[in-house]
Amino acid sequence: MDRTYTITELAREFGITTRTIRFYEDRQLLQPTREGTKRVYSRGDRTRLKLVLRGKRLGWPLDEIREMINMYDPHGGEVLQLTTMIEKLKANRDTLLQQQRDIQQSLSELDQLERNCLDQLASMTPSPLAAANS
Amino acid sequence: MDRTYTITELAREFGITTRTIRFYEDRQLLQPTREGTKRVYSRGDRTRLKLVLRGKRLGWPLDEIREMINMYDPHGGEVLQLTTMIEKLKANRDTLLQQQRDIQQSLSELDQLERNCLDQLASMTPSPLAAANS
DNA sequence: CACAAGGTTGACGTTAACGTAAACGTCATC
DNA sequence: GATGACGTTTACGTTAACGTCAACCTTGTG
Repeated sequence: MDRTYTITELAREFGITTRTIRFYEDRQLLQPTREGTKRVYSRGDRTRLKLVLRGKRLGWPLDEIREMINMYDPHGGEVLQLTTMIEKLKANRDTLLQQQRDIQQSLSELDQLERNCLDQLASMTPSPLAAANS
Repeated sequence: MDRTYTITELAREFGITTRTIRFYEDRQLLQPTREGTKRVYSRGDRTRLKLVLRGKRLGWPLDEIREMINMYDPHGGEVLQLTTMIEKLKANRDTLLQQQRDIQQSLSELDQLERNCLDQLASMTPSPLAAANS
């Protein structure tokens, strides 16, 4: 039930290198326990790593990802002032909403562009002769 | 009707430095004309810059942004093979859709978290005495 | 026991995306 | 004619996010 993972398992599962995982630890994004000298990752660690990668896909710097994650998961020590936290949540949401709008725009422009391409392709392929109509 | 812009105008409008704009030119994202030695930016250049910044907000590297933009705006020379182009569009859309999912997840988790915070706040503020109930 | 597979800690290298500074040109204006 | 606002190029500095060794420990397995 409380499964654990080795560093290479996680690396393989998420398609990253062990170096990257250790780097994230150095940057305080993960803090696995040890069994002797070896790192042991819990389910929670795995989840945190997943969140890190999601943040990365959205282009966030590791520092902000760490703040983000620590809010989601107070993991013991630092219980932020609630109001401060709500402030940050708001800022975070604004960023996300902006990204959402950006994506929406990009997608619709991309659709438009693709339609043009397909049309143009369609007007070329049916008959080679059509190409002569310049 | 065919308004033009100076480098500092654009910098101020978009909240970036002139250094950044020149850097984008160096990386082939912009190619303004010259009036003597000075750069002159057209409406199209301004639009391209806007697209660049949008890409940045989504965390894309400048190289991909350039490819993206060049697809949107063949601007003369390089007419890509249509099929190649459609391939790239597809890949691009996949990335965008992934980002969209990531954002959706993030937003909903964030909402959940905020609700918790607000609840907790609500249970504290009404009466200071309530805090004694540990 | 040898040794291969996986783990560890340094420490230096690399790339992207600018920042920062130097050294200079060009006007309008005081 | 000096000053200041705005522009230019060239070049080195910086930060983030890893990659790439090297040199070493620790196990189970044939």
